[in-house]
Amino acid sequence: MPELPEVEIVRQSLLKNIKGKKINKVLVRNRNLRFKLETSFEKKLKNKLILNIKRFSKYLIIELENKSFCIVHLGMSGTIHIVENKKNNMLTNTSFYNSPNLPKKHNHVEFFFKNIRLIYNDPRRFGYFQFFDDFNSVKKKFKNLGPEPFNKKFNSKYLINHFKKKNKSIKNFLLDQNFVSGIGNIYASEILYLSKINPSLSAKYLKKYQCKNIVINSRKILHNAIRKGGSTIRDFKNTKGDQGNFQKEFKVYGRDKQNCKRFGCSGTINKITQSNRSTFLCEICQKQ
DNA sequence: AAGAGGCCCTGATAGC
DNA sequence: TGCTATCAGGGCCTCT
Repeated sequence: MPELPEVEIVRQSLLKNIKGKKINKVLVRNRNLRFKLETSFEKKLKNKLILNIKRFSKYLIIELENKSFCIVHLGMSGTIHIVENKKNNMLTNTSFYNSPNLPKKHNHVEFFFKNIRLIYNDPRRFGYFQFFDDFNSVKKKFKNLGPEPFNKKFNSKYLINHFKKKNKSIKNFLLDQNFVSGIGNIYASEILYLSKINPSLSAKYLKKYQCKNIVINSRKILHNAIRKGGSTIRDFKNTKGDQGNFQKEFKVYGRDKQNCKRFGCSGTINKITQSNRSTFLCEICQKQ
């Protein structure tokens, strides 16, 4: 589900709700995630103060006291829910389970704070938590990931260099987290549409001005998506259970057989498959 | 060795 | 109604 903008929305809300708070209790209901939760997970987080919540790419980085870190990846279907109760002690209160937006199934992990419970839900179990004792181990985990689109390292020169002699299509490059990290299947289609570039084109054929457009439009689309609270296709929700709004602005994603939105273009949106993932494009606007 | 595809998993939806 | 098939926003791993 979540690409960089959706993870950023979650981060902002965690910052507001749990920064500076102490984890009173960790309750694991189901350890089966992409990586099985270690049995010592609860013990490692219990009574730790949350100093900050950062994000790199699609990863949340929860900074804990004593220079330890908890990485969270939401996979395809991971959501974080925050339930507040000012009157009752969350450690004993169970009435919050009746909150209308709170899912009943697949609540894997719960964190208890004073007056707040944080619940991690993940039906498809592609998400995971990982605990690290020091920042070096975190850096090591991320060492192969490419820069985020917002990073100044992600520029046309970088693109040209990377694309040399490569047969891989530009769409697959945008999905390759070791090349650029944070872009997923939705925003890849949107970026290439805005850049008027055919997703199937081998990246090595891209001209410098096209690379510049990809850089500019990647930033533009991701920024806009963050501003609109992310995109909700099926199950993305922010921590309060609200949907995002950027899906209303999609130009191509999910618009198979509908009219191209570009002014003066008579084309229709096509859905094609690249490396087993769907891509949406207008064959007329995106001839090359 | 780059790049495509399978696979992990559940749920929603479509078609019969 | 109830089956079966197909498809999902990610990314690791294997195979060619």
